Amino acid sequence: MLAMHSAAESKARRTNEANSKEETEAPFGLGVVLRLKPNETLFSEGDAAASFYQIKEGVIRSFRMMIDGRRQIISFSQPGDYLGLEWEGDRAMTAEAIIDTAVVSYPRRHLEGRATADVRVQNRMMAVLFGGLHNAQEHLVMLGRQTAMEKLGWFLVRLARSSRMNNGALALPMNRTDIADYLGLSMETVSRGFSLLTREGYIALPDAHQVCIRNFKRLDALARGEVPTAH
Amino acid sequence: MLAMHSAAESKARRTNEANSKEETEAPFGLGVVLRLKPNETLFSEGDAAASFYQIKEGVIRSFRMMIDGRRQIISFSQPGDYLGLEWEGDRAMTAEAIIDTAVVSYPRRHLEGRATADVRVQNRMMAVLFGGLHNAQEHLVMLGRQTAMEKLGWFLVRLARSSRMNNGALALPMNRTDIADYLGLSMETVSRGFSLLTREGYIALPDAHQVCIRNFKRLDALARGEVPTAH
DNA sequence: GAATGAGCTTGATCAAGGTCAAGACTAAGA
DNA sequence: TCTTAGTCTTGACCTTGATCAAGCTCATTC
Repeated sequence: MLAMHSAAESKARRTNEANSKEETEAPFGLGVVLRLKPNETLFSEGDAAASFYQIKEGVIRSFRMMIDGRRQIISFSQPGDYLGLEWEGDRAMTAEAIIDTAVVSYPRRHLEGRATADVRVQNRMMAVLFGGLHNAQEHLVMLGRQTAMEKLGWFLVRLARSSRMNNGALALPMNRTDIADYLGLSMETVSRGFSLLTREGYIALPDAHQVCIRNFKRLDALARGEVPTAH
Repeated sequence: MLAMHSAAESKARRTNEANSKEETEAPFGLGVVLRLKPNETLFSEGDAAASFYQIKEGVIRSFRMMIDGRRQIISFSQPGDYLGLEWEGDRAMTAEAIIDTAVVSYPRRHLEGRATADVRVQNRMMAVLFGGLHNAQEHLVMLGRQTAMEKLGWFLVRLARSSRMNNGALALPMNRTDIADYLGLSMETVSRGFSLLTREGYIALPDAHQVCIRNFKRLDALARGEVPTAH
């Protein structure tokens, strides 16, 4: 639910990793580690929300589905991100692992009691919530007002900002359908878009699950809607 | 920024209005009332965020703009809703009055100090933030995966749930362009859609700024994507 | 190493919704 | 009452991206 994707948030996350005992384990107490295989479900829409999670390793997709199967992915959560925070009531979405994933699970009430008492927990919680909101707002602009090519640029720029590079290449763990459902496009349009970006020299695709960004500046301009002739 | 639109949130808002001294004035201290004329700006993208607001009367549109003028409206805020809450840094969007509007303005630091101390303020704040997130998530699904007619249904259902009826009719204070920029459509598509909904008996439009919902159930089914032949 | 199948790419076609343009309606003011 | 300007509606046409349909690639299994 509350993935951190913006530049500011991913900075916070890195800080957090640096002194992991201080920040990651302390504020919400001790949690239980869960391991998930690809496509395994962490929780489903409608479940009672008894826990929340922090990703240790891997990637999770969180989404909502319409009765006829149309799916909107709300976030891809990466190591350090929190998800599954609910105020009251049931889960509003489903969360599934994309690759082998490890999460730390905390009981929800574990947080409620501490949040009241500890200012640091409170601030941490606020930062996560505000980060989630900020994120969602950027997502809204993208979905509502960007063209297919701009959406792809936006996606890749975010990915670049939120993940570490692996000798010049970014991992693309999610498949084309996941990307499509995140960006409000069809799978085919995503595929065609990647091909075009490759042809135009924005990126290179060593294989389907790896991207090299060849011209970040131009890609960023595309993402911001500053490239009028983006086919 | 943090409009309440869901059924749950608008219930909270009504409760709040019922005992206004207890809930509205107490939790964030005393604020200053600001009055805005139609199209007047409350704050702009990039401004330093020194205050946050609660709507007393009227309607505010909050939006983000792209460099070339494309606009995405993030929320329409109604009486009781909070907006302009930022964690740190500058405003991420612009807020303008749609009609004559009165807001109560609170200094941001006024909240920070109290939030730490007072559990009720803290809970209130959390409820607002979680409400905003929940809202944004529904907005994402709508923008990413619904057809034009479904979007209009979704909009009208929300409107019906969040506003009081005025002898059988709902006020539609925002113009067609505002609705379009909220739903990720063009003005013309909104207009055509309203005409079609009228012809098909879902709604009636006494005038351009008033709607009567003729068949709520069918409209709700449309909004949920359960009407396959929605032209 | 052939067979299978899942995911990805590409092409051809189609339709939803955008764009451009002309009118209609309404409210405000002269 | 007539004018003017802004908003809304409607029509005609066009573009973007979806859909349908083959192939292709690569990994897995026999």
